[in-house]
Amino acid sequence: MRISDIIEEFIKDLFEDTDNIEIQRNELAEHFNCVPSQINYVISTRFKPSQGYYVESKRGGGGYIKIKKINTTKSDYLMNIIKQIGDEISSQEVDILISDFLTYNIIDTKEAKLLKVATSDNVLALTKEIKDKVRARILKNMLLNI
Amino acid sequence: MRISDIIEEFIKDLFEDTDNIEIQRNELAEHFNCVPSQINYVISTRFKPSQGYYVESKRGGGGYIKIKKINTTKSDYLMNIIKQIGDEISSQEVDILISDFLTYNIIDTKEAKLLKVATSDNVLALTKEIKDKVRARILKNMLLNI
DNA sequence: TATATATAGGTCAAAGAAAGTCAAAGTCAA
DNA sequence: TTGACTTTGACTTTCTTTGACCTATATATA
Repeated sequence: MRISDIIEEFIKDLFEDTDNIEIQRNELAEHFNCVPSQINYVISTRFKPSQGYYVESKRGGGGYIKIKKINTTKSDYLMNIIKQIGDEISSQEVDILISDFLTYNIIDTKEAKLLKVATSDNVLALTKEIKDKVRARILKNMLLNI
Repeated sequence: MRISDIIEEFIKDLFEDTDNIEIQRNELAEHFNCVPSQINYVISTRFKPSQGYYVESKRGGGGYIKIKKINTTKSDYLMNIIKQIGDEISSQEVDILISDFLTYNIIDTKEAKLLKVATSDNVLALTKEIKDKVRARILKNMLLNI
């Protein structure tokens, strides 16, 4: 089996319970007894954006290579949630959803803040009868655009 | 982790509830067991004006390094707009604002979409009397969180 | 008052630590 | 046996750490 395939598998295993990993190029190369540039080869052929990965690195002392897995099921997941949200939703329910989204990296903290603000009781300041309805519409439509 | 990153974080923590901090170069260096010039390195790479900081220092007895967090033009700009938005705003007016924000790179297209969606007539679907009021509240509060 | 001394911070370049690039050489299946 | 993919390594670029030497300010002393 090719060394590139072994390294690829090794890196993919690191994603077991996270979407963000960090590696040291030289360390990895040493671990697999290959030249450091082999790591670049693996990354550039197996972790391309078109394959759902985002790579970021820094040189110099304490340098690193960070690889982020782009959640492809993200839109599927969101679609399901959107379908499940009925005609009304309370502020508490929104909070729970947002915290779930954050946990599963469906949205980032910035988006979370915007969702929260746009659906909060204080901001809407509407009567009980319509508040939860407006909130549901805002939430679902915002999620559609994330 | 790099010592520079640790020092950067330490300094940023000092800003927790103020925009003006003061440090002693030698004291800090001793605290982190590094040479004093490392502090200069951190300041010159992480606290540049382009990163929103203004630095001022004094040598000699009672010397110091003061770092001031500058309100970026972005938040100043947004603050001004927010102040100008009254109790109500129409959908057309929001459109104009959003396109201005995009022109001046105050927000990105993703944020623009969220703003637009959360304040659109269709999504709010409220009576004429309250629609523009709710829209103004949502818009202002979202802008505060961008 | 003039001078010396102690106390701070500033500068800059060399050394060190990582990662990136690119092309030559090797492998292997069609 | 050729073309696509992989391996290798020399060279490059970027960022960080370190230390020797410099400059400015305050304070004590003659």
